[in-house]
Amino acid sequence: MSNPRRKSRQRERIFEIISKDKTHPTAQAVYDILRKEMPTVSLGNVYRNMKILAEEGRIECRNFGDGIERYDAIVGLHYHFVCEQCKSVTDFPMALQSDIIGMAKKISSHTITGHSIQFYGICDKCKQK
Amino acid sequence: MSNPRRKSRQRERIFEIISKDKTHPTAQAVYDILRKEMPTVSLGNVYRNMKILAEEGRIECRNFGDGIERYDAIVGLHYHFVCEQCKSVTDFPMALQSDIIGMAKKISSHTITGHSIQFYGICDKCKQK
DNA sequence: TTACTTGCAAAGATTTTGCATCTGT
DNA sequence: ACAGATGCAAAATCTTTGCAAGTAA
Repeated sequence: MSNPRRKSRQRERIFEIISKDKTHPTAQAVYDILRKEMPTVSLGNVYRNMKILAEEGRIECRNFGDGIERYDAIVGLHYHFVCEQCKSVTDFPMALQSDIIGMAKKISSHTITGHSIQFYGICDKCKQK
Repeated sequence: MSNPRRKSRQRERIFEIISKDKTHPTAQAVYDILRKEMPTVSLGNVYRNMKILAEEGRIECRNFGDGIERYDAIVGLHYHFVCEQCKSVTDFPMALQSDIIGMAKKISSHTITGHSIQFYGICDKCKQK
């Protein structure tokens, strides 16, 4: 049995960092930021807390193809753009394609509960170079 | 400078396995199959060859959220279904959503060259249990 | 006090790489 | 013979875990 979670300054701060960060940071990136203000934090514990936050449904864990887990605050379903040059991941401001889910449910016998869309290409920053 | 690639029975066989396998196998899965007929193959070399095949554009490397790279023969753009229970990945028979790319190009200043869509849920097999 | 949290280090898991040997051309 | 391909083992990366000490309630 697990008791209700205790409040932890570290975990709350991790949640804040992920919420405010628009780059969908990796555990390492969160650790680098956190370490500046809490020099004794351990990377292992950042992983642990990010997993807990994901279990609690406060953040989401995603993977955009480079084999490294990234985290995203929950702000409703949205899509992503992945730059193939600098590997950055940003939100993509396209409206929810709800018709796609409907279409998918019609043509498949699997139970479909969600979907995700990614766009790939070269981001503005990389184009300038 | 790199010379033209030599033919390698192992690499060709790996390509064949990935082409015929509908489960989008991981390197380990390909290795397990290959080892039965070529007992001396090394996992490291399977990784090496899959990377080469991907560089040559003969297969594609994908990641469906569990942190393990999976490989897919190139058979044109198509979408995928990921079972959240058994983690299997199967092709999803939905027609290409070309209007999505057009829409995406209109609303973003990034250069968009591709997209991918995944559906999530519970597959038929898992539902039977 | 009790049980969750943390830091640290060790262990796991996946993937890459160095090197000597083998092999296709 | 030459340069790519292979097997092996070691290393590199990313992530998880055990444990003793710390801390919120």
